[in-house]
Amino acid sequence: MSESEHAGSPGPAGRPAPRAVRAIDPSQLPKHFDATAVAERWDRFWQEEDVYRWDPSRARAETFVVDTPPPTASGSLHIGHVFSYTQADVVVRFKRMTGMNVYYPMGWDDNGLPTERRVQNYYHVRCDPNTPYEPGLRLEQANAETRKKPARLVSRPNFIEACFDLIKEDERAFSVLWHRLGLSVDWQLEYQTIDDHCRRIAQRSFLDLWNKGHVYTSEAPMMWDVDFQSAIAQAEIEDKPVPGAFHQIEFAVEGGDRIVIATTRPELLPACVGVTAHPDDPRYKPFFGKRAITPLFRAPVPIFPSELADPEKGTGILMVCTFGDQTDVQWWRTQGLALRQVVGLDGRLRPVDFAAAPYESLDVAKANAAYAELVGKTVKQAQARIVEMLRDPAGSATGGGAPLVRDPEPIQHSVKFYEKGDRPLELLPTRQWFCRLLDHKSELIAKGEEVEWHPAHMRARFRDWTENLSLDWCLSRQRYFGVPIPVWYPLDAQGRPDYDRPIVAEAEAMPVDPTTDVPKGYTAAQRGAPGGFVGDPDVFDTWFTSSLTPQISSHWSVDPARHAKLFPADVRPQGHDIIRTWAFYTIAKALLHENTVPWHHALISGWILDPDRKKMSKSKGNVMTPLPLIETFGADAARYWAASARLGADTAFDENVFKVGKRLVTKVFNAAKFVLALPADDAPVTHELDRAFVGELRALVESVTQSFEAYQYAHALQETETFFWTRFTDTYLELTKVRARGEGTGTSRGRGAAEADLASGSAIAALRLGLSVLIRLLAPVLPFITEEVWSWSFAAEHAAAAGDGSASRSVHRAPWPAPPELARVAPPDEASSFEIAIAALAAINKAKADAAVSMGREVDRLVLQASEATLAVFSGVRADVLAAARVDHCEAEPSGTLGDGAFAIRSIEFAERPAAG
RNA sequence: GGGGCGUUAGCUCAGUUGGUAGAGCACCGUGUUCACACCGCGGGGGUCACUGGUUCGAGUCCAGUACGCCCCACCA
Repeated sequence: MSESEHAGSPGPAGRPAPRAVRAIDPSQLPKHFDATAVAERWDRFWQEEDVYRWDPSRARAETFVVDTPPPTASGSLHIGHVFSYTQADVVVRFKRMTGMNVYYPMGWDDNGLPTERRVQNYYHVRCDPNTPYEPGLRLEQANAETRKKPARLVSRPNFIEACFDLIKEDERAFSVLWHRLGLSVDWQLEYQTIDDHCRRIAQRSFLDLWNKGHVYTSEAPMMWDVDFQSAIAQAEIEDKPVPGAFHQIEFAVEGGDRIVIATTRPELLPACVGVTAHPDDPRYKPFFGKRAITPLFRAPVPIFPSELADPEKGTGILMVCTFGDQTDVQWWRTQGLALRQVVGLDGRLRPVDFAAAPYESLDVAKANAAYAELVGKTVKQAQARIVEMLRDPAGSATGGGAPLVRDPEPIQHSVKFYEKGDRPLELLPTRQWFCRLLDHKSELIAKGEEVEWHPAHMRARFRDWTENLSLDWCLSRQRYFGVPIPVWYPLDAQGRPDYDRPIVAEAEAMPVDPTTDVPKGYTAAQRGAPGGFVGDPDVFDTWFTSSLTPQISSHWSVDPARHAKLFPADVRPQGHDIIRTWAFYTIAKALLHENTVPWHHALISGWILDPDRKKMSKSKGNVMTPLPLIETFGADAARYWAASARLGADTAFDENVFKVGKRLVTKVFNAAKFVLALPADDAPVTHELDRAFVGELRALVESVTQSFEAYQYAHALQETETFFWTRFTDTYLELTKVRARGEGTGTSRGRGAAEADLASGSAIAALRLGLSVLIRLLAPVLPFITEEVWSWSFAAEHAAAAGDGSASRSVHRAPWPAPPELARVAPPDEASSFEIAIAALAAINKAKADAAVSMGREVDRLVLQASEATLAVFSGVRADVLAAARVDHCEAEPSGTLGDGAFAIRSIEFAERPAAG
């Protein structure tokens, strides 16, 4: 709506000369505010006007860098996204209005397991590197029918293409939400963690770590997900309670004795390499140094003492397998035990021959026959089968009864899972790349201390995790849709890779794909040939790339000038659930690369809980999709809800808060419509009540600004909202309505027209100032309604004031309200004028309510009581109060009993009610 | 077992450095053509989880207890 300029509007007679006045014509505005209708228009305006554009030419000191979380695009849209991204956006919008040059990118974390898993499910396919590439292959979404068949095997390039196809869709869905929500990101800074730029940065990160000696490759037992067939890092492990059972199994001891071990994993019996008990346990002391014979497989294994064995658990003696758990790994290492791996990478028992080392048996034929029953079975199937076999006395190693000495005793125990996996992790020896972190614990902790965490107690989570770290970071994943590890291995004369002399790609060549690119000094023909080379087939853990988001933004290793300007970043917004991963790895990278923090502030948002205070999750089926809520209540209302919760506070979902937000939006719309329709003519703010109001406004601005500076946006919103309702619309606006319209009743009637005109101008100027300030204070939370209202009049005024056309028309680039702007208005004669006026009006309104008459009912005669001091202040605002309360005649009586600021109504006489019609 | 957070009105939550308990919603009453029924005004409603301590004074500080949530460790 354009502002209507008109001169000489009908005013009081006797006006000296027609003055130029500005006012909007409210009849041209819609009767009700429709949030959905304006959302798209303003989003387009912001994009076209480059309102959120980062200016690379401005200095670091004026720049505010946001390390935006790149959402996992393959994850489903969740109301929690609205919650946390809005909280960051509110902070960002405040910074932008204070004049900062904001760097606010949006990336999509599309590389990695979640995308692969989604592709696998969506198309019902599996990647098979041995399948030949099919150019132009178009996959269809799987239906109930095709899902019954085994998953289709597709080549690695086809699989990767399918990933790219699907993430395009997913990223569009997120993008729509972000626009709809009004996130003020600079869309020119959009990236994908799988794109060339990110791959280059990630590979150069690896190169830098390699050059500094921070990464190494080694073959060791690692947590392995048998479904995804990949190693998993400590940070991705989650404990889940699952039902299991204790099995008591009898072993023979050389020399004729017998022992009974307890285990939850009988299927690992063929992988048994030792037996151990506590050194002081009298039951087992005699056996140390002897060998035990396993049932079924008749393998002799050493019995050794270990402090780690707990006499209280099970039977006090246990079998050591390769590998049941982390302690097994420890015993295997310290005792120099054999490596008898029976679980394969696919989670099934692999073929082994007990005639050949490292396997061993006193009765090879029997052992192989027993194992033949298990081979090819999943761990779970093998467990069921072996329990049956253990019930058979034929399997006994002691020559006695069945090896299973009693029925399995069901228990509930927690087992390690990949956080996104469905089956328990296995510990399998594989070759992996690692980053040294254990050597840097104290430095990591120190960097964590350097970061300012909001809320502060989140620092403890980082410290606790870092202190308890027990493994180096496993960087490699045996997956496909990720950043390739930029390494080849030379092949010796027999064609065996030399893992001790990896060939790391050169910085200039990055990004490389070692499965197709050729290392310097070799030819393509030498791939796989003796004396040639082989590419590392693995990709990086996705965190290896996403831990570089600050460097991805700053173009580390690519553009030093830009890097210096954008790194370290100012803020990292993120959830508390990924402190141990994203925050931790990002801090680690910044430490190892440049010995610095990656950002100065970590803004940790809480979770959305369902109304029963349970965490929302897909598996519980209690997730809420955000778009319907935004359609119902409007984006501003959704943002109001998100901005009402403090950083770090887990918050129960409450639709009522959306309603309150929507109500606020409507009120802003209506109040603005009213204020801006009053004819404004640049009159000074001179009236006592107006100056008192501006004084309150100034205190509000100072307090709200302070809150925002401390990232306490929820507090700032609360204060602003309270002021808006209780100090602006319900009070100041009501108190000045009559005077602003140039009407006036009661005692103000006798004035000269010019004086009335001036008084009216003062009220209008203060109302507009109040509105302008409040709009701007609310703009970070309510970008749509504030932009709408701002456009009616203030946008043009600001542009005109700037003169050179440099001022943006957007409220989101308008200057944040500051004391100097308000200092142009002189302070009131009495600091309490505003409070006294409100108290007097409230007292009269209460008298009306008690008498059950309309607030608008005219009062013929009123006797008001208050203390002497209060009445003295009251005299300065009396005309406004009486006009607002529609009092024709008022007598003020001093009271000795009322405290300062209190009013009492001694008598009130209402005018005759005007005839209806 | 170690650590973190929380417990304030029926609900969702504020309560700065200790100084007479707050808001919104809901509820009850009431009014309302004059920016706004997506409204106004008024009202009821709390032993601040519990027990001790410090203090003239504790929702606030200290110690402990209970309950809830989360993280870590252990999980033969």
